[in-house]
Amino acid sequence: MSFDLLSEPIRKYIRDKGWEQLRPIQTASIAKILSTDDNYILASRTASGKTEAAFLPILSKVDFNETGVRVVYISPLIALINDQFYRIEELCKNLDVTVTKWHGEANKTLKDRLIKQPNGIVLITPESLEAMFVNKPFNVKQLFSNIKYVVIDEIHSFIGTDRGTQLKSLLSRLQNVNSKPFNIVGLSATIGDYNEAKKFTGNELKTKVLLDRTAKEINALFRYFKNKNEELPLKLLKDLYIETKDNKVLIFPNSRGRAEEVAVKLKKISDRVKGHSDYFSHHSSVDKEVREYVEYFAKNNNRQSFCISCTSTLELGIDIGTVDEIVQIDATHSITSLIQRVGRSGRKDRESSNLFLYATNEWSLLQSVACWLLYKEGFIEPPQTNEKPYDILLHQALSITKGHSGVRLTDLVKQLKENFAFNQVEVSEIEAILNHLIEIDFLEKLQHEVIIGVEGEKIVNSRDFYSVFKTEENFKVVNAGNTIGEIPFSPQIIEDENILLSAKIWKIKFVDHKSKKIEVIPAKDGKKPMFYGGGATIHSKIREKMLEILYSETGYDFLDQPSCDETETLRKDFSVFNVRILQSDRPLLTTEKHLQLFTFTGTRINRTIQLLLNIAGIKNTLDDSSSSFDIEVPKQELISKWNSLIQPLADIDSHITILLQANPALLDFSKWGRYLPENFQVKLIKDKYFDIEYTGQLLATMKLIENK
DNA sequence: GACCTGCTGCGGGCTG
Repeated sequence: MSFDLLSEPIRKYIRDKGWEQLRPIQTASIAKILSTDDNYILASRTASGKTEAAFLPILSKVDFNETGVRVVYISPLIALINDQFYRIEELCKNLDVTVTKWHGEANKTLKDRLIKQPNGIVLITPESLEAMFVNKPFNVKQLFSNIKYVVIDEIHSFIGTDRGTQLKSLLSRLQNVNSKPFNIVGLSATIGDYNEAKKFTGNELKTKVLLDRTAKEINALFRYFKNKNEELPLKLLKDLYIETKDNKVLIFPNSRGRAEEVAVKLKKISDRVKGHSDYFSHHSSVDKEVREYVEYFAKNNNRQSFCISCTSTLELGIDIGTVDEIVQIDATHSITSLIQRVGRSGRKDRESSNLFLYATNEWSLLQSVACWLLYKEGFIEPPQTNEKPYDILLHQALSITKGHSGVRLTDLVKQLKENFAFNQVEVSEIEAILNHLIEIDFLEKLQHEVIIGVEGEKIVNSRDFYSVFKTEENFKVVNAGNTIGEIPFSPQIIEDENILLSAKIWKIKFVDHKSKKIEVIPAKDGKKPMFYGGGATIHSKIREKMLEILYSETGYDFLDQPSCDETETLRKDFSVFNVRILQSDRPLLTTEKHLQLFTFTGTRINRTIQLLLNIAGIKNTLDDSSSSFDIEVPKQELISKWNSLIQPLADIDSHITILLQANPALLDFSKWGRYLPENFQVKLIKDKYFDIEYTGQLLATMKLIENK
């Protein structure tokens, strides 16, 4: 039995806790981690004891009397480190093991103490690890040359992202520092591609997946309130108020502005009918201290009802206590996100989760139903993969050069080539990127060595160097010396305008452009703040499911009457197309002055189709929410050009080059891509912004079905 | 029709 395999202090911990039995994922991981030297991915639903599943066996197995940090825990969030610190410290209470938090807001004295006496467990962020490699490479050696295990929490948040590539590179560099190779354990509730998760260990063959598919019972209820205005309909808000007033609730309205609108308006209704006043908003623009208060309030409040209107800030791992209900307003952009959000409620055993899904337009309703059905089928969208992350390679080249205070060019090429984050990138490509860095003075060549160049110094010595993601510039919002939050500057930010922030209404009194400050006073009425952002990227499988729903006759018991009626209306609208083969048949609506093509495919493919339509001179407008194009040429022209539409795919690089020269903002998704040679920028855009291969496959078989 | 994430080192001034 797994329990007997654990060391005595850990068995005592479990006995003291009074646990009747171990969770399935814990039983499995204890048996495997203690008996093998493999890497593991532990996949099991939210609140199923994954942290313990990793640490119970690791704490039993690792000898903490040896010098050096023995276990490194990596988290995507500071807040999660602070949360896990208490849990891990408690797990260690019968052992003599130091647990140290290491991130930008962690206590420096405790960090210095660890450097003097490296031991125990360190909880760290990827950016703090990066900073140590850049500024204090001797500390990396001092601390991290005797690691036995690395635990990566919420590993799905790294998969398929630039930050994930950076983390892989840092892990690869960490292995080089170690005297013996360490093992890796990754944790997540929502993994769409296990092979991509395995790549984080650098050794896919020696990585096993332990999976507990047990799902929690979820009661889903769909509500439909059609809306054409910018603000949410009052009927929806009233319905939402009644459903949530006597519960502990999280509401996810998909944007920061709308989160504020919901919090303020529900609070107003509650004030009017003398209900509770604990309505909050929680997102990146709300001041950190205010957010922490909201989290604390939710966690330490067992009886009172409350309502938090939030964005993805409350989507990941942070335990905010018991929540009875989750409300999603309009469709999530991914199934992963839906699962994570649902996982926030009913975190105790035997409690089922309640989920309300409100929709305000027909396409959002259809997308929401599609996500729900795919979730029920056990489908999670696979991450977007990028085999050639040239931009992150460029960043890591600068990081390595700075960390070594100069390095032989041949060694730098070798280190990058052997780094498992970049193993698909050719040596000739690495050399071309490095030569370009020398040309633009980011690197300087001294005989056989390279050091950081004049232009590179500015970049490498900046506080912004350690992360691979971009951030917007914000104005601080202050009322009588208290910081309410930070919002990006927009035309709305002028004196005497009213804005919503932190679930309250404010009047702008003074805007200080120099110190980027907005002075506000309380007000009675206002508008939601404006935020800029790119569009969502929807996976093609969700769109395909939407098409399938339209051509199915199945009724769904989770829909309310208006949702049911709207679904039937959509089905009736699409019954004029004789769509038979769902993979390839696509509706083409032709009326006298209008031509509309429904592609029912993912965002990146729609972008690629739009590029091809533009190349062919077919004027069009893309609406990604309905996955459709308004075509502004006569039908005959579209039909005659249709078969040759995919021809430019053979020579797509030159077309993207022209597009990039006309519109440099195309590369805005990449923080470091702007320093790449142009042909590498084009390759990056081709891989990440468009989807050339899938578009080719789809268009080769796509059949346009006109209405009867 | 988007959301989120993190951050060094040094020196000056203040507190206990």
